Amino acid sequence: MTELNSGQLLNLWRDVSMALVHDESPDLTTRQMSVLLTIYLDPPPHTVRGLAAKLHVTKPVITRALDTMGRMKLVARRRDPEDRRNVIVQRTVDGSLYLEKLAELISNFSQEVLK
Amino acid sequence: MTELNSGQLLNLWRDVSMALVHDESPDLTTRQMSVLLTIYLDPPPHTVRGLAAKLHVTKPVITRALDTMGRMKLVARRRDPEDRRNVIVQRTVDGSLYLEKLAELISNFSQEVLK
DNA sequence: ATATATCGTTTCGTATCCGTTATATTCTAG
DNA sequence: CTAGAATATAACGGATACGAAACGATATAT
Repeated sequence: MTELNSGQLLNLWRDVSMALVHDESPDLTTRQMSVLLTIYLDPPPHTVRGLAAKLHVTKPVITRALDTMGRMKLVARRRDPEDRRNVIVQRTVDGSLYLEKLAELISNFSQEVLK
Repeated sequence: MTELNSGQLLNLWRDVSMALVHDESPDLTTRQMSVLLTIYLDPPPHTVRGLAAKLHVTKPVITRALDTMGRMKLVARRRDPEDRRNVIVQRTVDGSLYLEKLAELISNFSQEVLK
């Protein structure tokens, strides 16, 4: 992957977007994708408050994103035993797999776009 | 931009997603983004039927995407004079600008991710 | 202990979106 | 010129998202 120009980058973005649309799982909103990626890329622990602050969105956005992605098994919730007001967001096997596939998708398309 | 690994690609995806969320304009759905990019990256002419076929979605999805993005001035519609059943989708200045900024966004973040 | 602050969720009203199906318009074949 | 096909859109019903505000539960401070 060397030196993708603007056109190639946009092509890449489209290819990946299209792939996400065609995937059987309902596509995540941009907000949800941001939340999911942050949970998996940034070091834990993750709280609702913390995620909302980091992503500059309101707390209900996080709660609802966790609801949706929890149903999809992409993340899990657990109460913080230290401070029971907090919710600790946890990664899951399915979530890791999902992002692994996403990375592979992007990677493959970035190769392809160069041809 | 050389050799982005999986983690870096995902970081890039998150950064751009976050930027899109924070942008004042309401964020497009993944479907809408696919449509918009196809209109600007593939050679014209573009019709509703053609876009639906190319993206493997139903025609109403395209119609509605054009409604929304038309309101946002990102695309324009015009009847095909040759065959008045067809709608020709046209690019706009605002749309070009939007994608130019998106490309720049992706490009900048791809630099940053390497640091 | 009691008031206050913090945290996550719920609720409310609004605005989309999606897929399916039905419809109006336009073209084409016979 | 009329029956049928093709095109885009509208209408319907269900699902979901959003922001703002209100709410319970828990912790903290005085």
